[in-house]
Amino acid sequence: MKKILVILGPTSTGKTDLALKLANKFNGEVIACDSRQVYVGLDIGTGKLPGGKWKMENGKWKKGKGFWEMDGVKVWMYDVVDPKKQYSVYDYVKDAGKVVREIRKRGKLPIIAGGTGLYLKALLEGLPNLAIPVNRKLRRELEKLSLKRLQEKLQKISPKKWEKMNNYDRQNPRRLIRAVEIASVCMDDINTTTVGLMSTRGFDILKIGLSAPRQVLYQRIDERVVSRIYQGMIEEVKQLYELGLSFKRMRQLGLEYGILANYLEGKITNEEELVKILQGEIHGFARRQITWFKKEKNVLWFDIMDQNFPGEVEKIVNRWYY
RNA sequence: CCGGAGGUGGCAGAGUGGCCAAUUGCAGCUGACUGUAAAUCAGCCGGGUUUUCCCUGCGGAGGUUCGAAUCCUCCCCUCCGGA
Repeated sequence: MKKILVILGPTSTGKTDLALKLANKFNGEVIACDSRQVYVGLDIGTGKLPGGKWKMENGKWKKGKGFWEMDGVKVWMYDVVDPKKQYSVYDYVKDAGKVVREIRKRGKLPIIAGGTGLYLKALLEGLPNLAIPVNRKLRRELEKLSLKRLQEKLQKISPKKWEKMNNYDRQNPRRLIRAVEIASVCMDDINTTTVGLMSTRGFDILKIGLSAPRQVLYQRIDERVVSRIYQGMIEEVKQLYELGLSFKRMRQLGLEYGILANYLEGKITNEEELVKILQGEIHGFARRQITWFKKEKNVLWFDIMDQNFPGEVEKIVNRWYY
């Protein structure tokens, strides 16, 4: 049976750490499932090096072609695209799917680790309508419309689609735009169910979830923010700016990049405030991740506060793998 | 001790007689999410299990008033300036 190991959970629970460890033990390679680590140059802010244990300069890691190698383990899906470019689930499924196949070809265990729920879902299960491409021109037009106009538009061109949307999405311009985009390609709302590029049929997938009590999670996040600043996150962002990454784009990238853009533009004036804002935003992000992952099926959850959890995980993986 | 400013929900900070359980921001909580997902969007946020319902409530104790966070009196506390 073709095996894939998945490690998921909210930010700062140590997914990458665990993935590396298991990769060492079970002859695996890691595939990052993170919508921001795919970008070149977003290193400190996206935590490409795990745990803060390794300083960026200490040589236990290196960048390879299409992967980073840490502790002798290859981690893929880092640095696959220029941050000025828009990357999407579609790209991820395509690129990561290929990486998974290649790892398997080498006879190694693919270990997918990350916190971007949608990407993971798409990679594992596929998404309908994934084949309907982004229509930039149309989006630009639609973005000018008010919420109300967007709603009217969708109701007009595809009442069915509108009916299917829930109340929240009906108030979400971004979702409305995509709905119109889809409707404009297949008027009748045919569900063009393209299974993701990686069919999971025939795969034996083990999902390990990492969790922590809320308070602990927040504390870890808070410490990590401080440590990232210490590691030079602000300089990283400055450098990205000098290389031509606009503040506007940084804001689209969110969290540390968005907030640091505001900081560099002088919208946030002191570092203490900056730290607080960063921490608060990331708490919110972690909450959203938790909400998403709650619905994920067949996950074996582990509380990272449990001293024995790494051993437990290893045992379970061992039983599953051999 | 004198002069001045002030004490509002976890914090910040509005409100200066009824429309106030009290604007707003932050923090917190819940949820949605089928191509921007670290994005985007919705809700809750004094207590009572939901409520157009009840209770407690704007430092404390009294008072004025049909009615007070808002006015008066006394007390307690904080801050600034002068001794």
